[in-house]
Amino acid sequence: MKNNNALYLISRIREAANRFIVQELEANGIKGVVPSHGDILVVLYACEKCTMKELAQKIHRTKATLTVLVDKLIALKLIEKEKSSQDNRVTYIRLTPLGESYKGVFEKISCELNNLLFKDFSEEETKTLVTLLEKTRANIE
Amino acid sequence: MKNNNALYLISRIREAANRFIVQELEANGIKGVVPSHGDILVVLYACEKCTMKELAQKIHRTKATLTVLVDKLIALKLIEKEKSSQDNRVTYIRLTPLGESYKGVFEKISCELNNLLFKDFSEEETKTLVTLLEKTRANIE
DNA sequence: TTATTATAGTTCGATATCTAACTATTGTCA
DNA sequence: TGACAATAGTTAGATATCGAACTATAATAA
Repeated sequence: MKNNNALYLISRIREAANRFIVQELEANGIKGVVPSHGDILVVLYACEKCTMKELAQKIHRTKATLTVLVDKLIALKLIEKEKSSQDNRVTYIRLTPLGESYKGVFEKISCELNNLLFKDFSEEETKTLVTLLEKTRANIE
Repeated sequence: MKNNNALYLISRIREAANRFIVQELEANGIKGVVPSHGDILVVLYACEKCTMKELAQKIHRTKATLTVLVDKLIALKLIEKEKSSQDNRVTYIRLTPLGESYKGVFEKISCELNNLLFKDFSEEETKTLVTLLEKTRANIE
């Protein structure tokens, strides 16, 4: 049961998926955005208004990393900051209209990626894969 | 069939596995080594003598990245460079005795990681997971 | 034989990422 | 109320990573 290469495959899949995302974003005229930025935008498509801390947790990055990523997205005019009026320590992040306008593109790319990854999978196989990955994750996290 | 979270799980598993590796290396007295360095050493445990180009391909990193990683491992006295006598463009990388001495530790950690990831998996489940991951990889790479 | 092309590796500049240290604000409790 | 602890976010320094440009060497072709 030892020495299978599942983890190797997992690394390769993840990297190829990231390449796919970057490539498709560029093909849709979105330059300079990497998957981590996409993660932020996707959170905001579901959440509207989010503190730095919440955002960091949701994309599984540290606050320090998030500061850099957010600065980049602000420079790209896709999101903006807003100080909380209740608590002066807190900063909210929200989409700009430009950021919102890309929602459809992100959904499309996400959908295409899934279609590609599992294109020849039966319902059953997809479900099995997800179940086994969940089990794996529970073992290590 | 859409919108499953397999890719999300894959990212989480990979990151947790990397954390595990770094943590175990430290617990075994190997500091400052990250998984990419480990990949290089593991290649050399199987290969003895390897050019920069071959190494880069085997660990799926660019030559530019490999240059940095190799410099680090040389600083740690785990590997060394050697100019080819046939072709002056070529540099061989090989383990130092210190690097060789860690072979057992790397094997142990790799084994422990697999045992942890798939600890409650049946033979059958492990095989299924690997098969489905291979299929996924073939779809995207 | 010389000019062109190909190949191996490094350097440079940019960026994502982290930890640790820091600032500023808020909360707690004696 | 005032000191200390907790929390939110940023900054600094380090490192992995990449693409592009570069250097040096080897191979090929005219």
